[in-house]
Amino acid sequence: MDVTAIVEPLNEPQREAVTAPARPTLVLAGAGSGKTRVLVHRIAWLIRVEGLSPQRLLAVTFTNKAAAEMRQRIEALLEFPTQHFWIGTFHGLAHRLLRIHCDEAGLHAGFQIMDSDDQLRLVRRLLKSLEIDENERAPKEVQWFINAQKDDGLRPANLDAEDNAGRAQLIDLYGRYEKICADAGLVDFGELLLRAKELLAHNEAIRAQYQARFQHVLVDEFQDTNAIQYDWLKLLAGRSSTPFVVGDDDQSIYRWRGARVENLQKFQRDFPGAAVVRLEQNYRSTGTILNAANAVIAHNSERLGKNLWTEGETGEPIKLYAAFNERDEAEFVVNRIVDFVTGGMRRDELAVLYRSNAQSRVFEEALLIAGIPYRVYGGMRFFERAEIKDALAYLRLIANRDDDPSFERIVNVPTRGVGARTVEAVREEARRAGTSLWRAAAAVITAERLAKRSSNALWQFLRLIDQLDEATGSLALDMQVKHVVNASGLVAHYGKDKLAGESRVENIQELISAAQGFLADAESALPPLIEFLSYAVLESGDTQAEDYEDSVQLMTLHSAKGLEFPVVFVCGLEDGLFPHQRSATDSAGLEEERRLCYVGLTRARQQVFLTYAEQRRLYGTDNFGVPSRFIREIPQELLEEVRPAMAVSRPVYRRESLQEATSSGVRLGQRVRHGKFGEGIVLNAEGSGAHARVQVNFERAGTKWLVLAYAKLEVM
DNA sequence: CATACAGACATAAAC
DNA sequence: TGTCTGTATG
Repeated sequence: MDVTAIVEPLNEPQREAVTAPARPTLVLAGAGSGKTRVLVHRIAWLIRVEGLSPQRLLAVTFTNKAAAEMRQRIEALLEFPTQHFWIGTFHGLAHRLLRIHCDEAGLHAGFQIMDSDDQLRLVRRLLKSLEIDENERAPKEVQWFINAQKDDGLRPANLDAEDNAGRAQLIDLYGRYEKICADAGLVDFGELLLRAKELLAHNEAIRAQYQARFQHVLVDEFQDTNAIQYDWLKLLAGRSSTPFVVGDDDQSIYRWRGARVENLQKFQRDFPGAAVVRLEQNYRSTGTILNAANAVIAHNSERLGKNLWTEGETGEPIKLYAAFNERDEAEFVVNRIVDFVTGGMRRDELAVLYRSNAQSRVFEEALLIAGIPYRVYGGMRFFERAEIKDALAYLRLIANRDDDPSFERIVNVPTRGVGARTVEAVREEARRAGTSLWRAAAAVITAERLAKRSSNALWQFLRLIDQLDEATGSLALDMQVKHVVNASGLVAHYGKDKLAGESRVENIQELISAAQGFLADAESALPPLIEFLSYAVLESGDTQAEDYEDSVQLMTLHSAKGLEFPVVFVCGLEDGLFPHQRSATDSAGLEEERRLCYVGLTRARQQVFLTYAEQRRLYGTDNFGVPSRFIREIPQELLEEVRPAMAVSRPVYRRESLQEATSSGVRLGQRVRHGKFGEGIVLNAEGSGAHARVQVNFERAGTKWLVLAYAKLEVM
C-alpha cells in the first residue's frame, strides 16, 4: 500500500501530527478540524510507514461508539482487520487488564461489573442495614462521594475526616461499601479504573511488561480525562512509550463528571518537549457560524487559545427568534422544519438541541401534531431495562452465588412468595454470620426459623438457581440465556404486563439474540457467560434501535457533542436555563456553559437557529426569561432577528440588560419591602425604564409581578 | 401482592 | 407540571 492515501488527504497541521516523530504529542483539535481523521491516519502511518506491529499500540476513547468508529475507519484505510488491536474505552481496556491479571489485582476470577444503578441499590441497602435514614443521608450523595474519591484515586485509608462528623460517616460508608463489593466479587466503573491504575503502580513487573509492549499510546477526547485516567496513561506510557493525545479545551463540558481540562496543561509539564499541533481549519461550518462560535468562546479566560477558520462560504446569518413562550418556540422550530423538509432536506439533517431533557416534551408534542417523525436521544438504554437487568441477575447469580445485589433483585421476581419479612430474615442472618445472602438463605431454612410457607418459597428459589445452573452448564451461551429466561418464569411474568408486555418480551428475545451474536474472546479462559455479563454492563446498548425512518433529531447539547447536522436549532437561550442556574454561580461553571454553547454552534454545517422564550412554563409555574448572555456575545452583524408578523417588542440585542433594568437598586435575590405585601425576595426582572417590572416572592402574599415605577419597593 | 394515591423532586451522562 | 418512589389499601 502506498503512503499517499495516508498523507495525501491531510492539510499541513494534520500531516504534521500524523507524521510526527516518536515523541509525546499534543494535538489541539478544534471542532470539525478532523480530529478522528488525524487519529486514524496516525495509526495507519505508524503501522504502514513506521512498521509498528499493531500489538504495540494502544488507542483509548471514552465511548464504545467512538472506538467502533475508529476501528472501522482504520480497517477502511488499511484494508486490514483490527480485532486484535488494543482499541477501546478506558473502562473496557482497564477491564481487560484486570481480567488478565485478576490475581495480582486482588480480584475474584469471575468478578462482575456493576453499573451505576446496581451501585445505587447497593448503597441503599448498606444505609438501610446501618439504619441510617435516607432523608438524613441521601444514597445518591454517598454514591457521588464514593465515585468522586475513586475518580481522584483515593481509598478510604487515604481520606481524613477533618474533624467533620458528616465526612467521617461518608468515609466509613465508603469503607463498608468496598467490603461488600469485595465479598460479592463486584467492581463498579470507578473501581475498574482505579484498580487498573493501582495494578500498574504497585506491580513493577506488570508495569514494565506493558510499558515495553505499548510503544504508542493514543488518547481521544483528552480534555475529558479524569485524574486516574491521566495517571493511568502516564504509568502506561512510562519512559519508553510515546503518548499521542488529541483534545480540545474549548469542548470540555464534563467537569461535573470528574473531567480535568487541566490535564492538557499537565501533559505539557509532565512530558517536557512535547510537540503541540493546533488544528484550526474547520471543514464543517460556514464562516458565519465559526465567527459566532469564536466570538462566544473568546469570552472565556481559561483557554489555551485557538481560532477556527474555513475556506468555505460565509453562509446565512444566524437566525434568532424571540418566542412568546415555550409553545410558540416549538411552533416556530417545527414550522422551520416543515420549510426545510418541503425544500427537500432530509429530516435527520435537522437537529433540535436544548440544555435539559425536560425541554424535549414541548417539541415532541409539536412534532407529533405536525406529523413529523422524530427521535429523542437519551433515556433508558437496552441493558438498563428492568426485564433485561432481571434476566442478567439470574445469569449472574448462576455464575456467582455470592452476588448479593443480584440475589436481592430476583429472589421474588417473578413473585414466588418470598416476601419482605423473609428477605429481612435472610439479611439478618447474613449480617450475623458475615456471609452472603445465598448462604444465609440456606442457613435460615436449615434452622427452621421461618414459617413453613415462606421457608418453602425460599427453598424453591435456591433450588431453581441450582437447577438452572445444572441444566445450562454445558449449553451454548444463547441456549443458556434462553433456558434461563423461560424456566425462571421471567418471560411469562413480563408477558402478563398489559401495557408493555409485548415490548418487554421482545426485549428479552433480543437479549437471546445478543447472546447468540456475542463472540467471546477466544484467548480467554473464562466461561463465555462471564464475559457476556461484563460486556452487557460495559456496552449498555443504544438508547433506541436504529431509526426505521428518517426523523428529526432531538437531544441535549451534551449528547450532541461529536455530531454534526446541516441545520441546528439551539433552543431555550434564557439566563437560568442556558446558562443553567446551577452552573452560573461561579466563573468556572459559567465558562463550561459557554463551552457548551460553543459545542452547540459548531454542530451546524450550514445554518443555526437560536430561540428563546420570553415566558416559559417550568415545573408548573411561569417564568419570565431574560435572553441568555450568550446571545449578546455573538456579534450583531452575524445575527438576524426573525420576528412574527404581529410583533411589537424590541429587538433583543437592543434590550437593556438585566442590570440596567433594575438600576433602581433592586437586584435578583435582593430583599425588598412593599407597603401592602410586606417583605420578599426579587426573583425575576424584565423591561426597563417606566416599564421595568420585577417578580417578588413575598413571605406572606406569595409571588407577584410589580411595576417598579409604581410599587415603591424599599430595598432592605 | 397488585393497584392507587400522595408526596418529593426536577442539569448534563459515558462506562 | 409530569414523573417517579414509597406506602396504604383491598
